[in-house]
Amino acid sequence: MPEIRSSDTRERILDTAEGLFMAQGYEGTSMRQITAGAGVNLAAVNYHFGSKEGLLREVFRRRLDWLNDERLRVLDAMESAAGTAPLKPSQIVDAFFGTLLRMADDEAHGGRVFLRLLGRTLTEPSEFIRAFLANEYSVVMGRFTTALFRALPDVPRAEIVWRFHFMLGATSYAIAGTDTLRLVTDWHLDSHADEGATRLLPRLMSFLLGGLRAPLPGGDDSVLPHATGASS
Amino acid sequence: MPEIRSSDTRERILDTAEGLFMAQGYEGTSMRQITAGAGVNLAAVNYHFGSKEGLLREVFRRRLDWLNDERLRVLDAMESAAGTAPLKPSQIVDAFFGTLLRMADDEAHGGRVFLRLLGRTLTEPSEFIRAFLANEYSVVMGRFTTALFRALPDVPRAEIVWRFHFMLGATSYAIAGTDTLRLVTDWHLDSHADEGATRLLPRLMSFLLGGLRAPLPGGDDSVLPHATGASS
DNA sequence: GTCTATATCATGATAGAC
DNA sequence: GTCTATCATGATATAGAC
Repeated sequence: MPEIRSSDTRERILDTAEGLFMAQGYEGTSMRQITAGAGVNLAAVNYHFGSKEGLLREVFRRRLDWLNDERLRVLDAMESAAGTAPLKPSQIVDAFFGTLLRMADDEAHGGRVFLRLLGRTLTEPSEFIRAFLANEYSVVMGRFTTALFRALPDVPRAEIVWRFHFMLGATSYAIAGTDTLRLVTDWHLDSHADEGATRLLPRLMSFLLGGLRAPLPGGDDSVLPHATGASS
Repeated sequence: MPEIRSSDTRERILDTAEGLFMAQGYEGTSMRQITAGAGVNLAAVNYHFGSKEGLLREVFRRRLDWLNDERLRVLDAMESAAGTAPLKPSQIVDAFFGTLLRMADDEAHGGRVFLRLLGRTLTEPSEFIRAFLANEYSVVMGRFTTALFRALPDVPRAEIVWRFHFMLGATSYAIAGTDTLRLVTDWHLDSHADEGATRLLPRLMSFLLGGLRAPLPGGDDSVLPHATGASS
C-alpha cells in the first residue's frame, strides 16, 4: 500500500541527511548519497528544500526549534519558582547544557546523531551555516547570558561571556566525538562502548561549573567569584 | 643529504593552503584556489605533495612537530626542576595549553591562522584527518596524561582523562573562532577587534584549572579533588 | 622543477514527461 | 509529487613539452 503522506519523503531525506552530515560533514556529503540512502529520487531534495543549503537549514531547524523551546521552558519554570531571587549557576547551566545533553537519549528528537552533528557544525568554517546558527541561537543565548549575569553579580560581565563561550566549547567537543575521546584515552580506559552520553552529563556538569566559578584571572588564586549558591 | 633548496614554491603552497583550509575547511577548498592563491601552477601540488591529502598532512606536520617538541621541552624542564616531586596542575596545563596559545603571537610558526585551523580540524569529521592527528598527538598526550595522574593522585584516572578531553574542547573552540565569540557576545561587549588571543590566555587558564579541579561528580559539592598546589 | 593541456569523473541543479 | 535525462561546472590527477 503506497503512502499517502507525501511528507514521508521529506522526513526520510531529513533523517538520512542528518546522519550523513554528521558522519562526513556538509561539504563532504553529496546529494546523490543522501537521495540514495533515503531511497528517493535525486530531484526530490531540490523539490522539497530548494537546494542543498536549504536542506541543511531544515535539518537544523527541525531539532533546534524543539531544543531551544525546551531550554526556555525549563528556564522560565525555574525563574517562576525562584520569584525575584536570582537562580543558582548550577540551575542555569543545567537548563542550558543539561537539556542539550539529555537530547542524546531522546531518539525522537535526533538523539546522539544530531548532538554530534551540532557539536561538529559549531566549529565548521562555512559562512552560511554559522550565520544561520547564530540567528537560531541569539534569542536563547541572550536569555541565558542575562540569567548568568544575575546569578553571578560580582563577576565581570565580560568574564561571564567568555566563560559561557568556554562552556560551549567543552560541551560541543564532548558531544562531537565519542571517538575523539579514544584519542586521549586509548591505552588507559577500557572501551566503555556506549556508556558515552549517559555518564557524560554529571562529569561535564562538574567541569563546567568548576570553570564557571573558577578564581578570576589576574587576581590571587584564593579569590572565588563564587556567587549565591555553591551546591548543585 | 638534506633536501636541496627546492625553491619556495613548496612553502608558498603550504602557507596559502593553511589560510584557505582555515577559512573554508578542507573539503571546501579546491586545489585550483590553492595554486591560484600561491601563484603557482595547478600541477605543483601533486608534484610536491602527491595529493591533496598529502598537502594537508604536511600543513599540519610543519606546525605540530614544532608545537609538540616545544611542549615536551617545557614539560621536561619542569620535571627536571621538580626532581621527584609531582608537578602542580597549573604547570602542566600551562605547558600544554599555554604553549599552544602562545603560538598565536608567533607568526613564524603559523600564528593565529594555524591555531584556528587546528581548532576547527579537531572536530572535523573526515576520517583520515583525525587518524593522522591522533597519531601525531599520541606521544605528547601520553606524557601529559601521566603527568596529570601524578599531580592529582586522589582523582580517579578516568576522571582526569575526561577532564583533559573537556579542556581540549574548550580550548579548541576558543581558538577556532574569534567570530564565534561574537555569536555569544554581540550586544554585550564592545568589539575588541584583535585583543583576542592575548587576553584569552589568562582567562582560559583560569577556566581550565577551575574545571580540572572541580568537585567530583556524584559526590558532595564541598569535596574538592584539589591536589598538591592550588596557586598558579 | 615548472609549465600547458587534458583525461576522467562527480557535483548541484533543472527541464519536462508522466 | 516523482521520475529520467541532461546540463554546466568544478573536482583531482596525470602526461609530456620545455
